[in-house]
This record gives sequence, C-alpha cells and structure tokens, in this order.
Amino acid sequence: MPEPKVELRESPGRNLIEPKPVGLAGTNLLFLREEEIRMAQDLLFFAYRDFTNAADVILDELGLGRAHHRALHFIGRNPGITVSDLLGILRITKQSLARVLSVLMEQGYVAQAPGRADRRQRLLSLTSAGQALERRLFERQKERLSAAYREAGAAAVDGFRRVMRAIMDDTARAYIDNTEPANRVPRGRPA
Amino acid sequence: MPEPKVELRESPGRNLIEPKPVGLAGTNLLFLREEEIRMAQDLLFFAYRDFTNAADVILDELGLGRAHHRALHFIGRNPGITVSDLLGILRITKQSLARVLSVLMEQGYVAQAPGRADRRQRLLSLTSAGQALERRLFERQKERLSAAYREAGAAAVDGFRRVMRAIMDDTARAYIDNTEPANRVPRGRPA
DNA sequence: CCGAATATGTCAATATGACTGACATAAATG
DNA sequence: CATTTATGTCAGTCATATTGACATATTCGG
Repeated sequence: MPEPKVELRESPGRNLIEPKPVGLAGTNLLFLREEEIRMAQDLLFFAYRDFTNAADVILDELGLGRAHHRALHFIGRNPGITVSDLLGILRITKQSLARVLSVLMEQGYVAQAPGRADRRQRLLSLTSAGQALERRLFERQKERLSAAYREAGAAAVDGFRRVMRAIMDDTARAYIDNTEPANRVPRGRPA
Repeated sequence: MPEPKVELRESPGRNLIEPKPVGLAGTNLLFLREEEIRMAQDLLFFAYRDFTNAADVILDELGLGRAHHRALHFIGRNPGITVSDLLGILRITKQSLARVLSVLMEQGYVAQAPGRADRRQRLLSLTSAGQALERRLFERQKERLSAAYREAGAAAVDGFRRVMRAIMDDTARAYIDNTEPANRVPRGRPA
C-alpha cells in the first residue's frame, strides 16, 4: 500500500469550528479572506514539498542531502560568490554551511579561489563535475516546474512570480531582481 | 551584527558559466526557458523560507517547532482527521508524527476521540487552546501573505494559485480541490 | 604603521526532525 | 476465525541545524 491516502473519510467537527458564511456581508468577506490565506498556506506547503522531492532520488544515490543541493544551486547561479554572501542567501550558520561545503569540496563538486581584490575571501564556484551534478538535479525539478508552467499558462506564471516575489523579504527581493536576465520584461513597479 | 548581505559584490565567473544568448533563435529560447525555471527555484526557496519564518518567534517562545505548527495547521483545517490521513498529508513517518502529536496532546493543544464508525481510529482535533495557538501562528503568516496578495493583485493571486496547484502531485491536488471553500459539498463518504 | 574590523575556518556540544524496522494491540472485515 | 487495518511504541540512527568560543589572515581607518 505505498500510495498515501489524502482524502478524508470523515470530518465531524469541521462545521463546528469553521465560521459559517452568514448572510452578513462583512462577515462573509472576512471569512473568505481568511480562507484565502489558509489556502495559500496549503499551497506553499504542498508545492514546496513536491518541488523539493523531485531531486531526492539523485541526492540519495550520492549520499547528499537537500542542503547540498541548495548550496550547489546558489553557487551555480552565482559563480564566484563569497562565503558570507552564500550564508546571507541560505540564512544558515557558518558551521552548517561549513559541513555542507567541505563535503562538496572533498567530493570535487565545488572549488575555492582567493578573491583578487580581497584575498581574505574564498570565492566559490562549481567544478565541471559540480556543474554536471547540478544539471542532473536541475533537470528533475525542471520537469515538474515546466509541466506546471505549461499547464498554468503564461499569464498565471506572471502572477505566480509577482506573488512569490511579494511574499519574500526585502533582501531576497533585491537578490531576485538582480538575478533576472538582462532582457527581462519590465515589472509592474518603477525601478 | 550587520544585516545579512545578499547583494553580490563580484561574480567573476558568471559570464563564463552561463550559456550566452547567442544570435541563434532556438538557443536563445532554450536559454530563456532554463532561466525561467531557475528563477522559479529561487522564488520557491525564498518565498517558502520567509513564509515559514513568519511564525518562528511564537514557536520558539513555546519550545515548539515547525513540525508542530504543520500538525496544528492541518488538524485545525480538518477537525476529526484520522492519524493516517494526517500522515498522508504531511508525508512523514508514524514515528515522526507520534512525537509531535504526543507533545501537542500533553500540552493540551490537540485532543483525540475514538471514531464512531470505526473505533480503531483516533480522530484528532484542536482544543480551544490549540485553536488559540493556531490562530496566533496563523495571524503572523497572514500578515505576510495578505500583504503579498494586496501588493500583487487579484489577477496575480489567481495565477499564483494555478501554478502552485500544478506544481504539486495528484494527491495533493485532490486535497486542495476538496478543501476549497464555498463550493465545498459534504465529502464523498458513504455514511 | 598600528589597532580594529572583517572574512573565513574550526572546535565542542546540543537540538530538532526526520528515518528504519520491528513489534504490539485493538478493531474491522471477509 | 484468519487476515487486514489503524494506531501506538521501542531502539537506534541520520541530516541539518543551532550557539558560542576561538584562531588566522587580511583589510582599512586614523
């Protein structure tokens, strides 16, 4: 019985707990707004869960975890990134990153080079093996994401991006905006 | 302690690693498609990170973790849910859930009742303390999410929902579709 | 040039949340 | 009655994160 059953067979207390949409317009709107937000919580949980799952088979084969994947992703996307910038993106402690990075370097996926301007820095980049691995992981997630994009359509994708960007905090927004491709379609807001 | 810096001060290897959008139309489109997907990876990471962060302060005060929050959320949303249905939603093992649930029950946030139709089942629901706690946690995430919805606009929210729904797997989609408000009819269970 | 600040690395100890696999009990079901 | 199901539990392990202290090399301001 491998398939997890998600459908609920009975939910006796449901109607006792949820505020019923009564005739009063204000109350009903409030209810809908709250339900909208709770739905967003569900969406974020499930979408993120299945998005991250997509690469797990490959990671398991190699004895790596999601933390390694995240590091590979952001180093691959920002070749020559400093350790402290990577820490700022991942929002984990130096020690947590150190363990992940040391594995990736030992296994030849990530290389360090001293910064030319500031020789204290260790600029991180993917080796060709690291690029290859990151690509394998990427392809798995791409399958799921591009299928979703195809299914939802271009207009929905634009809305998706806007909402996701608005959920994250300012520093992450700044990162996202700087990482966009140069030939991007202009956003709704003024620069 | 300075603000974590996310902006990248130098990225020497960037242009060496990213495939350049050459004149060839096909290659350029391929590049854009790939960049679109990598952007989606970024969006999911940052949005999920900051969405989950929102409730952490309260959880820390109480010595609870995100696993407890997830359980509270899905029990609150599905009062009377069975243990196995909750396991199917969270996709964790019985043992992982057991530890979380036993804490929540010891601390009076969650109650069990034997199923009426099937007395093997332990139907889970929030106590009033559990409802109160879930609401506190909810309000924090609501601040962030409703601000994002407001900023992005109704059309974007619709697109967001479509894409998120398309990212998740079939069982999660079925759950989402059954949980939608208003057009929710009594669950298809034969009494 | 010197002292302070910065970038990075490292140590030890700890916490959380997840896992596997085995086993136990009660109840439903054919 | 035998089997299956729903749930609980035990023991051990792993992955990922944390804090806080300390070390080294380098940069930078006065």
